[in-house]
Amino acid sequence: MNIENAQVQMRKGILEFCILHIISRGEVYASDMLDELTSARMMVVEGTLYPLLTRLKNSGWLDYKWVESSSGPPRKYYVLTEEGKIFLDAMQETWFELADSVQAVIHRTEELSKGDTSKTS
Amino acid sequence: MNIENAQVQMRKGILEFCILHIISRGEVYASDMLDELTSARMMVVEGTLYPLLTRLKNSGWLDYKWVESSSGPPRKYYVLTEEGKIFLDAMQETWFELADSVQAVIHRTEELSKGDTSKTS
DNA sequence: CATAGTACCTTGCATAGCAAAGTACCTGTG
DNA sequence: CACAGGTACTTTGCTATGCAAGGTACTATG
Repeated sequence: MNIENAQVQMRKGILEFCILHIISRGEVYASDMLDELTSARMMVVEGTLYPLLTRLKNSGWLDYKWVESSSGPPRKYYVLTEEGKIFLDAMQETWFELADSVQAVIHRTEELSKGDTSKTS
Repeated sequence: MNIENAQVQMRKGILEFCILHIISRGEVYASDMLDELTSARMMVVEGTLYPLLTRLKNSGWLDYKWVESSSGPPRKYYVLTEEGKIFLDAMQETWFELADSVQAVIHRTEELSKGDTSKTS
């Protein structure tokens, strides 16, 4: 395992939450999501995104409709279902809790490194 | 897939970072880590922790020594290697970037839901 | 028809969380 | 010594999922 791989691992799981957020704003198709995620430095690729959208659809959190494009093949525009909105809320709460938990761990490390010199063996 | 499963997914990857943080404070053994992570609501179990510690050890970021216990079998006390400290720094930077990225996505959703009523179909 | 561009989908592999079962060490009791 | 109970570390087998790579399909242009 290397550092890059570990950094990728860290992003896993968060991705699903971000995608739901983007879809919650209104109808979007895959390329829209890729653009937004890329500009937020989340680095996603098609091979990740499409299976993920299919999973979310099969779980009942997304729905989509085909819309013809003026330049190219038709696109799948996704929207959140009512269940999906509930799910997104739960995910957002989990995110804030997780961020809190991590912050608590970081904070505790900083606290201990101030007063405690026992680890300078 | 259900909500609980998705919440678990979100925690993945972050765990490794938190464990490195805890070890960075000084010598600890597995039960210490489980206590701290549980109190930070990270919900880890042995079947996750031990293989993870072994991976980190094999990657050269941790080292350990056996210490005899006054009550029970000997314990593996882990410490960060020099490489591990560099790795932890990189992970911490990734964490802050990731938190920023997620915050940006959340923020953008909030912005768009203020001025844009097109999604109230 | 051929080519190029766009968009969606699938296959196969590697990683990693986790439940559950297993191994090993220490102490106390009889 | 035998046995039971507690603690700690390890392994197996299953499953989920990210992702590289390759595939399918539609449209426009000449």
